Amino acid sequence: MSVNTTNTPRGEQAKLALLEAAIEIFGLNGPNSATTRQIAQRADQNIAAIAYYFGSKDGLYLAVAQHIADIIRDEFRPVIEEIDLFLANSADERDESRCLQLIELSFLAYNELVLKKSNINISRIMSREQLIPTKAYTLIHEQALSAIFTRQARLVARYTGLPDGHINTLIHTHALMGEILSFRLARENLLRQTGWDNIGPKEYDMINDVLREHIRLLLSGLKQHYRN
Amino acid sequence: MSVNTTNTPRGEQAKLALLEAAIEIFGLNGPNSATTRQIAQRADQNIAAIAYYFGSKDGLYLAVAQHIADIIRDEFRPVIEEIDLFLANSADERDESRCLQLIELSFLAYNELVLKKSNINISRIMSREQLIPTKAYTLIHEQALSAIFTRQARLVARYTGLPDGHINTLIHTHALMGEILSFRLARENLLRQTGWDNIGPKEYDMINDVLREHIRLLLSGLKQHYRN
DNA sequence: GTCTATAGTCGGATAGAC
DNA sequence: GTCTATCCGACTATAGAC
Repeated sequence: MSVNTTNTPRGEQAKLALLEAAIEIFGLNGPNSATTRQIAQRADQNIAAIAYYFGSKDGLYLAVAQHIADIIRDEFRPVIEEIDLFLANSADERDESRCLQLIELSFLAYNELVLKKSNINISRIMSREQLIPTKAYTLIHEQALSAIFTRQARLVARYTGLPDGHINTLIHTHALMGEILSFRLARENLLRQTGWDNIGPKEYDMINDVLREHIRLLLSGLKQHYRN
Repeated sequence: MSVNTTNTPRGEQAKLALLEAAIEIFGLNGPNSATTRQIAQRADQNIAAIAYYFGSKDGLYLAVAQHIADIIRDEFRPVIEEIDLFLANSADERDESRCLQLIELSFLAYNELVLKKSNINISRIMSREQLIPTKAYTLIHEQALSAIFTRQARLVARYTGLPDGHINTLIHTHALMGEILSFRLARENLLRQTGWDNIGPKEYDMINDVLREHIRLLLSGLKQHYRN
C-alpha cells in the first residue's frame, strides 16, 4: 500500500473527508459490500482520490482502522493514566473505594464510547471485526483495546482478590464487560423487548444505572468470595 | 418471492444442501457480499437452482432466517415448557431454588447455542442482524428469541422481586444476558487477551463456571436489594 | 426439474488529460 | 494534485435447451 503523504491543506482535507465517509459506509456495509463509489460520493471527492491517497480500497479500510484506534486511544488516555497512577502508587489495601471507582469509570467510559450516537459506525466496524477478524482488528486491538482491557483486569484482580494475570480473572473481567457491550451488540434485541425505538439520553441513563448496580454487586460478591 | 414447494426427494435434498451452504456463506460474508455462485458451489448445486427453489438470493436469505428460527425454537422448546410449567403452577414463594435453576438453565443453554462450533455461522448471521437489522431479524426475533427472553425476564422478576414486565427488569435481564453473549460477540477480544487460539471444551467449561458464578452473585444481590 | 449460456449491471482500478 | 473516461472482471437473474 503506497499512501500519499502530502500535507497541502486541500489534500489533508480531502483525506479526512474520505476517512469520515469511509467510517460511515464501512459501518453500514462491511468491507466487502461497501463500494468506493459510495464513499467518494459521500465525501464529495473523486473516486480516483481513494487510490491516490490510500492506494486502494483495502488501504482505505486499514486507514479507517488506524483512525478508529487513534480516536479510542485519545478518548481513554486520561483514564488509563489515572489507572496507572493508582496501580503504581497504591500497594496497600486501603484504596478499595478508589479502585472500585476506577473500574466503574473505565467500564462506563466504554459504554459511552460504544453507545454515543456519533460513534455508531465505529462500533459497527469493531463488532464486525470481532465476528470475522481482519488485519484491522489486530491494529485496533494492539493499539487501543488491549491497553484498556489489561488494566481493567488488573483493577478487578486488585479489588476482588482474584489472582492478577490469571486466566480466570480475565474471564471474569470479560464477562463483566459483556454487560456493557450487550447494549450495543444486542441493541436490536433490547429495542424489541423494551419497545424503545432508540437509545436516547433517558434510556442511556437507565442503562447506566443498571450497569453501575451490576458492577458493584458483582465485584463485591467476588471480593467476599476470593478475599477470604 | 415464489418458493417452489416440490417434495421430490431430490428436490428436498437440493433445497437443504443450499440452505446449509447458505448459512455458511452468509455467515462468513453477510447478505450483500455473499455470492450465489459461492453458495451454489459449496452446496454442489447449479446456480440456477437458487432462483428455482427460493426465487432469488434475497428469498434464500429469508429462508435461512426461517431455518435458524426453527433450529432455535426446537432447541429451546423443552426449556420453555419447563419454565411455563413453573410460572403457571408456583405462585408461592417456596420455589426459589427451582427458579434460580431455570434461569441458569436457560442462560447457559443460550451460551451453548451460540458457542457450539457447529452454530458459529448461525450466530454470525444473528449478530450481523443486530448491527444492521433486516426483515430476517424480525423473523428470528418474533419466532424464536422473543419467547426466550420474555420468559427469562419473568423468571428474573420472580426471583429478585423486581417488578414483572417493568422496563428496568428487562434491562437487568438484558445486561445479564450480555455476559453470555460477550463470549461469542467479543470472542476475538477474549482470544487475544487470554492467548487462546480457540474456545474448546476446556475453555468452554471455564467460561461456564464463571457465568454460573456471575448469575448467582448478581441475582442474589438483586434479590437482597429488591425483596426488602 | 435441471442445467448452460448469456444478458445486463456494477464493482475496483488505472491511463492519461488538464 | 485532481479529474474523466474506460477497462475488465464478477455479480444476479433469466431465457431457453434438454
